[in-house]
Amino acid sequence: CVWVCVWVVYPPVTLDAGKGLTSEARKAWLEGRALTLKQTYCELPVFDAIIPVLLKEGIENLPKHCHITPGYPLKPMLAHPTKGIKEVLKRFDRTAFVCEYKYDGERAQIHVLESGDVHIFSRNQENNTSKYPDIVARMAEVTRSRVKSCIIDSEVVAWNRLTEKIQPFQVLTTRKRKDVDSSDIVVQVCIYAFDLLFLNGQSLVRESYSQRRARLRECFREVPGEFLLAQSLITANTEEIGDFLELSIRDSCEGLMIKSLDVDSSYEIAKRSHNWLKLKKDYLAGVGDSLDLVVVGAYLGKGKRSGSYGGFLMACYDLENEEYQSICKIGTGFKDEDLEKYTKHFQEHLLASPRPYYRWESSLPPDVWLDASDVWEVKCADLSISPVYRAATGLVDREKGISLRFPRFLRVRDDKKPENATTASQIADLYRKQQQIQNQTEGTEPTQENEDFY
DNA sequence: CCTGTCTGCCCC
DNA sequence: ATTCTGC
DNA sequence: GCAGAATGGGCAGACAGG
Repeated sequence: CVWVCVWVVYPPVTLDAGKGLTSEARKAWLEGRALTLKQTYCELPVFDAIIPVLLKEGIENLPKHCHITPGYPLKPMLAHPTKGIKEVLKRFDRTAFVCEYKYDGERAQIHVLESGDVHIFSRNQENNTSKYPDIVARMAEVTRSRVKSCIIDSEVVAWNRLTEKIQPFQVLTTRKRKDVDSSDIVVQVCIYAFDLLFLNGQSLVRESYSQRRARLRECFREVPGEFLLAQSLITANTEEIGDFLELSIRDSCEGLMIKSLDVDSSYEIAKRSHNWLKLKKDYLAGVGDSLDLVVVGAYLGKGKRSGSYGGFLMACYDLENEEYQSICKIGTGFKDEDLEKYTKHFQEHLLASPRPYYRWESSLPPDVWLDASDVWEVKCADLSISPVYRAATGLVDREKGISLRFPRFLRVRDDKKPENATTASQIADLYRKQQQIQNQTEGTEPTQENEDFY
């Protein structure tokens, strides 16, 4: 980034150190310093900590003073989406890897300090400690005595203590966010740990994943419903990976994470911030929920999309009431070229006001209304009960409609007229099917009394 | 006090 | 989150 | 391959107005 470019040669006197080198060598020298600076920032993303040391000591000495410190969040490892098992095997040709469940919750970097204090950080280095007093209290029980300090990488998932099953992400998000009192927690959580980044004063980020996993297993006690290791499978067999992917979905997960075990498997974000792969069913061509929806409105684009539409309001067709019901907006999946093309195209379909047979939430009107004429194929990861969208209202919930999680544009359906778009009834069916898959793994539904108790 | 709307170095 | 694009 | 920049749903909290 710019920040790195500006400071990589600082302080000025060290510029001389690069003099006398060949241009190739000097380039390598600069890149090495850039990596040092970047890695330092990833391990301690605090400008106020880095800049004074940088000015006084220079880049070479930066790691001596600025390094991973329990109590300060570090940048998390991210994952690249993959389109299928073939792509996974291609990337990990002849190198060992592990498949893990991708839990549908919130990333949590859990720090245990030597004092016993616990700090919890989000994926974006936000301090979530006061959001999870239950986790803070729990760490002492799950940490073996040999652990004096540590940093765990994990996913926090909503957990139903009665059914002993994972709950959807939407349940997790209903938790209070700050200054939570342990006594009024309604939604319980289970921690699914998968990595150990720091242990007893030592950084583990330069160790292999095999080694970090081994340490993780030595250092913590699994407690069902409270603290578990992410479900994992080591295999290079396509069929076994496929089965494991299916199993992960049935167990209420989003799919799999795939991680190298030994080769290039360090947790050095500066070297590769997306060093893991993720495999979700909806990434697979021809698999996952795909809907044919009607374009009924558009939003003016911003930034690089100014001058064309940046997004569109989509609707399904309700056969019963002969109306178009809003279901989601779409703003990704388009080629730049497509977006310009559709912007021009829809100029011929502008409406002065919405059709009387359009149903939408008054607080989310598009910038322009469009005549229902075009059908687009849209893909999503999930269907959700929505506070604002109107699709299939009354079919699944008395008053709320259905929307889509992670919607994206796939292609135009020239062969379909708006009345042949996915219907409200079909959307309700898709939603129910999704719930069924959830329930395959669940026990009996809780009674009302027990719901209240837990 | 209720309700609607808007925001978030938000979460995904 | 997903996706596309310029480098 | 990577980083940056468009864009999605939806929640608790904060805020504004009645």
